[in-house]
Amino acid sequence: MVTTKRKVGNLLGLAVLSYLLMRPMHPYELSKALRDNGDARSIKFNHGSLYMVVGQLAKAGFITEQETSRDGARPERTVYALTEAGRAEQRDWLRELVELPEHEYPHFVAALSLVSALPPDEVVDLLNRRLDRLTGDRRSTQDNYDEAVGNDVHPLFLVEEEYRLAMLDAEIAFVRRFIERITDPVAGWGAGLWAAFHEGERS
Amino acid sequence: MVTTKRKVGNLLGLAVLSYLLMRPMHPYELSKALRDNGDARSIKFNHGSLYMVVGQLAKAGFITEQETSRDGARPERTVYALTEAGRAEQRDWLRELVELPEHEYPHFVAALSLVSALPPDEVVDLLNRRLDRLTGDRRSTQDNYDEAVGNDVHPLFLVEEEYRLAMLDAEIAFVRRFIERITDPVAGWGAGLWAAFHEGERS
DNA sequence: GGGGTCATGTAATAGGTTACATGATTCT
DNA sequence: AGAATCATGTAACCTATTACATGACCCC
Repeated sequence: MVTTKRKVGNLLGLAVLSYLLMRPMHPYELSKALRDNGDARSIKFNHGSLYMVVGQLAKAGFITEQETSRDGARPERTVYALTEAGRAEQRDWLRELVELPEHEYPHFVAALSLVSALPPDEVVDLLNRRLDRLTGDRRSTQDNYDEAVGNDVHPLFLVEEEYRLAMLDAEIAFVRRFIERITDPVAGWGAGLWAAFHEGERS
Repeated sequence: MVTTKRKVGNLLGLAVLSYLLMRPMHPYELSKALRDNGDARSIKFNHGSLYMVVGQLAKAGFITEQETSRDGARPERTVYALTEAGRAEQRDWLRELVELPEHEYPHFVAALSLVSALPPDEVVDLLNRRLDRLTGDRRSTQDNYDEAVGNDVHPLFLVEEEYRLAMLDAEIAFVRRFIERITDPVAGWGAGLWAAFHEGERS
């Protein structure tokens, strides 16, 4: 079970399986549910991709076309239901996701790995602007969270927002510290070789 | 400059532009450089993708085929050089990356948003296993870092590893706290509705 | 001199995103 | 009645990953 490549890899697929656990649905219903429950903030969602993923899941035997109903004159809707294999796949997949950390490639890591290509004083400016954005994001995430709690949503269903907050706090602290280490007047990296290398380059 | 969709989106492209800043190179050389400098840990690297990206950069006018040399009887190598537009693109792109936080979709966030679909006692097990992996990752990242510092690599070139460490620490703390909140004997989420919902389900 | 693996790339396939289409409902 | 938006999906187009190919060099 250790990362035997899954038939369907897109995490939207896991969300679909998880929702179908409750009851059969048609794709548009899934789409709406995902959007309404705010899962689209946690799993990259895209109208087109949803239909693609549903197709993949069906081909893989995790879901089956259950009926093709027609409500009034609306276009036909194909309702899908979970199969036994689908039920097993969702359990196994979700377990794996909780258990195994994945090596990922956040954009900021890429930025950091190349940051010496910019002159240090400019980097400090950019980091300060980032800090503003980060604190803004943090605030709105927190507001969101508070509002949900106010509406009696159980914190278990908000745990991903708490995680996000924790990560934002950590990044904010890191960026502050990075700025200090560049600008420290006695041992700051910003003077010396790094600056010299970018002599007279600041556009 | 606020996210006017870039002609080339893959971050490998930024790495290529950044390396070509030093001198013209052919793709294989780039490939090797990326691998050797450990940038492949920060930017998703893939032999095939590199050639693709180089093609895209060329089509976009950011780099040009400079010469087609032949060294001994080795296959032909096409050497690429940065254009003025390419130089501008790399500066602008890297700046944007440092300044603007991106909304991303880490796997663990997806897992958390769906975790209530597993029974709480099982979640605790899985989280504990995750904790083991995380501390293992942390240790090896730290070892790596220490070794590089021992080889007199300037910390500026390791700042992305420090970021990774900070994020790992934050995640470790979060997971510990999450476990506590599930298992807390007086107000733990693990008893009550969540458990009841998964009555007799533990496989 | 045969088996790896280094060097160098191209081609086939699968995956994902954007754009297009179309009838129904609702708003003004 | 026309405009916007909901509901529902398909198709075209990019992007990215995997597989295939081939000659040199290196080791035993």
